[in-house]
Amino acid sequence: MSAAALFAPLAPRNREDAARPAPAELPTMYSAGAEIYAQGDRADRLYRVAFGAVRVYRLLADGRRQICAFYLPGEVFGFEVDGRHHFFAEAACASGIAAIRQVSSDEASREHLESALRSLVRAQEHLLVVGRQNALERIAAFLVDMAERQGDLAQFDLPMSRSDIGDYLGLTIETVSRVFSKLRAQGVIRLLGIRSVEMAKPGVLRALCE
Amino acid sequence: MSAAALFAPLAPRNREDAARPAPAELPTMYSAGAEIYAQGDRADRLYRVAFGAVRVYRLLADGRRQICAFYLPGEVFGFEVDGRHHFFAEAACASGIAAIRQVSSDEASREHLESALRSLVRAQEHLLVVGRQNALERIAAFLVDMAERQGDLAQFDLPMSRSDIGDYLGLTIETVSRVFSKLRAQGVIRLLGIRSVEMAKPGVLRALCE
DNA sequence: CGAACGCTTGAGCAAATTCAAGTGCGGTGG
DNA sequence: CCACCGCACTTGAATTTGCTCAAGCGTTCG
Repeated sequence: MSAAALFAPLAPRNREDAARPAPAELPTMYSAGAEIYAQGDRADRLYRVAFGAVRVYRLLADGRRQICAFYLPGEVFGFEVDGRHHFFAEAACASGIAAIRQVSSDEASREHLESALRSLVRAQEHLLVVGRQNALERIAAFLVDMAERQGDLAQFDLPMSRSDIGDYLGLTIETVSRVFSKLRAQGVIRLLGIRSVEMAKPGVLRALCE
Repeated sequence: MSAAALFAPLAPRNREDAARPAPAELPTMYSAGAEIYAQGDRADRLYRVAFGAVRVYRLLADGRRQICAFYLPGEVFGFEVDGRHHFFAEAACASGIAAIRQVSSDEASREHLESALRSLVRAQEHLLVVGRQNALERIAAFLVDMAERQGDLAQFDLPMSRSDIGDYLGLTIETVSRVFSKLRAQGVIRLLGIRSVEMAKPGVLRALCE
């Protein structure tokens, strides 16, 4: 986050600026909320998160939003069908993102297939969380997932707002906040900062996900 | 469904029987509820639905179930990561399913990548329905999707039980039933049979999905 | 210092679930 | 052929979970 702050003034204001410099694997800086691509955009490349976090989402006509996935450092996103993006992608916080030219080498395309399939499994697993778990279980699953994807340490960051978490889990920000408070009151988690969490009782959290 | 009834006595009782005959593209018969593969199974092939319908799902420890996807005739499923299935697949009704040997020809693998990406888009779109729409909107979205995938005719089949629909949409069977009744009472749909629907006012249904 | 924003907390409310009957249909057996 | 049984579905009433609306808090930034 401090690195992000350093780079922030250089961040592109919008997608046009960002689309320009794509020399293979050099990360481009995006400030929090900056658009990476929009639904309907032509798609000709994949992206890899260098640092920060990306939210991929979809909207209903009245503004309701569902975040389908977060992508964290090292992860690849931006798959499309029929050459068009079907979702929006934005930086969830100040982030560095490298464009990957679509190469047709066997090795690279197999790697991309792997990434796409991993996203598919993740999305379908997430469907179970959103479709069948209650608020407490959803938050627990989210925290466990975030921890595992950041090296499975007891302490880790939440590189997104409560509103993003709500829209990812199909909850309101109020419910997210209440569940965080409840878990903190029970000593299951500690909030070191508003976006920094320590899992005090990982066993309890994991049990909640079943 | 009548064809299904004819074949039903030949259907395999379980996965072992079904796994046997896989000469390229000849469909194997599965009776309603028959398992195609289980979570954790080794995966070495894809499947294409010839007729009927397949449900792909996941379970929580206490038995709660989330159906991640239905696959209808012509559609391909069975993608895996790390050579293992991460979900269960069963016939939702009497069905014919052809195994596809994993071929490494460029053309075939690109086709499979396409199928996998289409599943990914579908799963992420479904996340929006389950995470952010109410019961009425979910059923409407489901009906519109089913109609479109069966040729977009006014009249079409629901090749699965209310319980399957509920577990797909993250609702109870009671809520599914109530919403069907409400739509019928409002003249938006007609129920020709318990599993046969006619969209009387497609515009209303589509508007509900936004 | 004040405004804005993101987050938290509380109270009342609404939507969907749970629990409980009841209905209808297909299949089986008398 | 008809009665009965089982199962899937429907309907109703009470309950609960999470949402809406509203106010308050704390930090950041101008």
